[in-house]
Order: sequence, then C-alpha cells, then structure tokens
Amino acid sequence: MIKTDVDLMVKFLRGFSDKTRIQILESIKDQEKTVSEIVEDLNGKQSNISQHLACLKGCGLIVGRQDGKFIKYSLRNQQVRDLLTMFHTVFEEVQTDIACCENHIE
Amino acid sequence: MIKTDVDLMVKFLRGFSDKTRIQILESIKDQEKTVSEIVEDLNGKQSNISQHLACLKGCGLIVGRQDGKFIKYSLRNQQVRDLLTMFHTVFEEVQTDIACCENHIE
DNA sequence: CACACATATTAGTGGTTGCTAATATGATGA
DNA sequence: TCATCATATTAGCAACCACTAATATGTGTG
Repeated sequence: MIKTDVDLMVKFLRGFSDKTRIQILESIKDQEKTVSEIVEDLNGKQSNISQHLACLKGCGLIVGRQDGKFIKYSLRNQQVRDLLTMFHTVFEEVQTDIACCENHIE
Repeated sequence: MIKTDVDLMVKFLRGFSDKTRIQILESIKDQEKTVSEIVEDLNGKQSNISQHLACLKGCGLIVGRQDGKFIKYSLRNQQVRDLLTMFHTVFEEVQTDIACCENHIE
C-alpha cells in the first residue's frame, strides 16, 4: 500500500463482500434498473435493497439518476464492470480451493 | 452471474474485505514472507495473523510452502496481483465518493 | 529424545453488520 | 393540494466475525 488510506480502501472493497450486493451489481451490470426492478430481480425486500444500494453508492460502485418517479441505478463506470469481470476470471481459476471462512475467520 | 455459485463467489471476495487481510496481501505482494515477518510488518498478534492467513489461503488468494522451520506465504498467482493493482486503480478514481458503510449498512 | 522456535488451533467475547417491519420522504398526476 | 406510487430511513434484533490469550502442533537441532 503506497499512499492510499487502507481504511478507505477496505470500505471500498467491502462493497463487494456481501451476497446481496454482488447480486445487485450483477443485476445492473448490463443495464440500469429501478429499485423495484432490482427488488423483483433478487426477490428481496425493498428496504433491504435500498440500504444496500445506498452502501454501493457510498462505496462509489454505482450511481443513481432520477427518471420520472423512478430512480435508475447503474454501475459507476466501465472500470467497475471490468473489476466484476476480473473477479469471475480469477474466481473461476481458484474456485476449487475455496472452502474457507466458514463462520469465524477459521 | 452466469453459472458460478454466488455464495462461493462471495466467500472468495470476502478475502478482500478486511483491513488486516488487505495489509497482508500488500505485504507479500512483491515477495514471499514468513508468518513472523508478516506479524512484524503489520505489528499484529501472531494468532490473529495466522487466522487471517488461513482464511486467505482458503479463499485461494495466497499459497504457503514449508521452508525449513518456516512457512513462506506469497500471492497465489499473477492474477491476484493484478486484482490488487486494479483495486488501487479503480479506488483512486472513486475515492472521493467513499464515505459509505458507516456502521450498519447505511 | 528433549528443547527451542515457528506456526496453528481453540474458546470466549465484544463490536459489526445485515435483516425485517414500520415509518418517513419525495415525486407525479388528478 | 391530495392521493398514490417509488424510494429512503429508522429502530431493534440476531447472526457473524475479528480480536486476544492460552494452548497445541509441528519442525529442526543439540
């Protein structure tokens, strides 16, 4: 770590560390969607999704724009999309080893 | 998400979602190190570091090899290194927006 | 084998975080 | 403006997870 603040970096990365958030990111990866659409996509609760969206927005991973009575969310930029793609790539190659992190750190 | 299991994916990504683990990854990014060296690097407790190492190993992000009485850890491969680099890149560009995730999801 | 050093594991605990339900805010259109 | 729909926020709770201290395993050396 050169100069960037580690704590902030971790907050950024924490955006990726939850199932619901990953699913949201995947859901809007290719097209922007309204909150309701995402809720339906994930079969989740509106308040829960809304909280995660706020988190992802705060982490700089997504952006929202008002569109009539809706708010449409999409990935912040191509880099975030690339990051998601790269996760898949590295993950594929590593998948078999992952049994880790049961409950506590382990 | 195409075919890969989301839960497993999240376990993989959770490897990146903790300050100590990020610091470990950065610490061994360019050269393999023994546990003691990492402990010293981070100014941490041996048992704690050891647990995080186990987690990172389980997540497929690092590998360890016995070397005499020591065990030396290093990043699993170039892809993981690339991922770390890419974090920095995207993070730099996004940094100002990150105030998120205070305590609860927010 | 016994001792010393390096690392791993376990148990217990406190703080963090994601969930739900209820309520509040905000925007649109009659 | 009032009613309605879309989204955000809050409070409370349960589960999770990282931390420390203590102990165990393992490896090399006398």
